Amino acid sequence: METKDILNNFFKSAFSVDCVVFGVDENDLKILLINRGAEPYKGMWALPGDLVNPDEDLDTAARRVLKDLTGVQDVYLEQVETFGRVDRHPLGRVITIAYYALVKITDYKLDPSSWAEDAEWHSVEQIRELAFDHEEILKSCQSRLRQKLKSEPLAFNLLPEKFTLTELQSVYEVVFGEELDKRNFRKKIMTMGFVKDLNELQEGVAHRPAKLYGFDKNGYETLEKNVLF
Amino acid sequence: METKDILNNFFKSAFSVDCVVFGVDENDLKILLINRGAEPYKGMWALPGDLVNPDEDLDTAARRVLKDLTGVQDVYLEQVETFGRVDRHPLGRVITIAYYALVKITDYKLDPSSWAEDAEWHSVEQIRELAFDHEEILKSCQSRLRQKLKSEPLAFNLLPEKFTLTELQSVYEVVFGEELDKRNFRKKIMTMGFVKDLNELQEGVAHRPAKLYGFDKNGYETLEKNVLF
DNA sequence: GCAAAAGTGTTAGTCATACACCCATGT
DNA sequence: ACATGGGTGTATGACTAACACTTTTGC
Repeated sequence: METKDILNNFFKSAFSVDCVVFGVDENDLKILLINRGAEPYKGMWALPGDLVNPDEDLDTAARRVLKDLTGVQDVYLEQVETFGRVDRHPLGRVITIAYYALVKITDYKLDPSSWAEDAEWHSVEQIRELAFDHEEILKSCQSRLRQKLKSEPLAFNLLPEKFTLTELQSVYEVVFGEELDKRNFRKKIMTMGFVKDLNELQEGVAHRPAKLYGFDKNGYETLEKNVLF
Repeated sequence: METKDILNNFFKSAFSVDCVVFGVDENDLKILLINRGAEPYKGMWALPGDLVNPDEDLDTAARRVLKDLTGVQDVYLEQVETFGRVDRHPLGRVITIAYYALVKITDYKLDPSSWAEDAEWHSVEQIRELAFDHEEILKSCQSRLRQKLKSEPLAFNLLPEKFTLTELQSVYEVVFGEELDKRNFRKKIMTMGFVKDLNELQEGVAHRPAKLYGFDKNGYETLEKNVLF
């Protein structure tokens, strides 16, 4: 669709969704960015996003964007904040509803065909300038993720089905940006009861293999909210 | 403006803001509702809200709504969530950005001329049916208020400039919906350091007068976030 | 003097923190 | 045998929770 058509179809006012897709890779918090192929902000990195269709719910639009622009499906998705500065979009009045998604980066990292060609993982640490007000959106989503991770066991959405406790710890460290004590971390996780020992071991590592754990949904249901980390 | 004009001017799509205005009155959490004078949902109670003008920021629109519909000004205001179900508005596609505001109910309660005539305080407990999806919006805002009050000293926005510790405690009890221990509450408040003793006493009460306290901004700035209650 | 709310400390239990060494595997 | 990360327990201090009586005022 041409810019002019977009203007005719959607403006005076329109709304879009933008998604911050988080993945944890080793010791890095990363997000998916799209290299913009069209004006405005052509050539700059931007969050995956699109205008919401008139007959489309907001969450549905966010999932469509994820699927179409990044190939990401069936992920944890949460609405965060709506950005509506009058001048935030150079072509007219567009407010945007920001979402963040949590993906198992291992599912996507090794198979480039699984997502759109111009989507790329970037370390949050190293991101400097983004299109529109997307830096602000990123900050907001990052802050919300931190907050949520303190009160709900979302870390599983960032890990493969089977994971080691060290990997789990690393998720928390990367998101909070601080190191945690290994023994204390394990004690805490064990008392919370939302991981289960799978009685399996890592294979092919050049050191003592770690036990593998899975997410225990039952343990989760019975959790007291709001006091994990 | 006639409904037909609204349709022509704003639709295909439009966005509105809706405000949950909280006040604490004795032992009740209340909000301001407007009795709708026009279709749709004529005669039902609704949150104060309005369409956002094309040249208006979202927060600005929310403050305008507060001022025009309820007379409320200079209050704490926070964006919460955006509701966008395709069929949420009977006249077309309208998404709404929900805000909550905290007001000192004593400033407004006793002077009916200070707010719009069809605005009325209702106990949250007793609210049954609201226009549109406003019940859902209320739930969301209430939950956000609870969460925020646990990590930031917002209670002052619900109290007069000078307040007693019992009044402060009552704010927390009303918002959390549970009773708190008086001695433990006072200990906690005192260690947090965001109230200051004004060296004044209550007057005209039929019992031992309580000391009056005020909000100490300096104490607040230096507070560690995220672990108050 | 009675009613009503204000104000005040101690104790026991739980939770958070700090910290160092041996173990199992691959090369 | 060595390098690498896996796995484990204890002691101390901090915080939380439970609990009851005396004080000051108005009537």
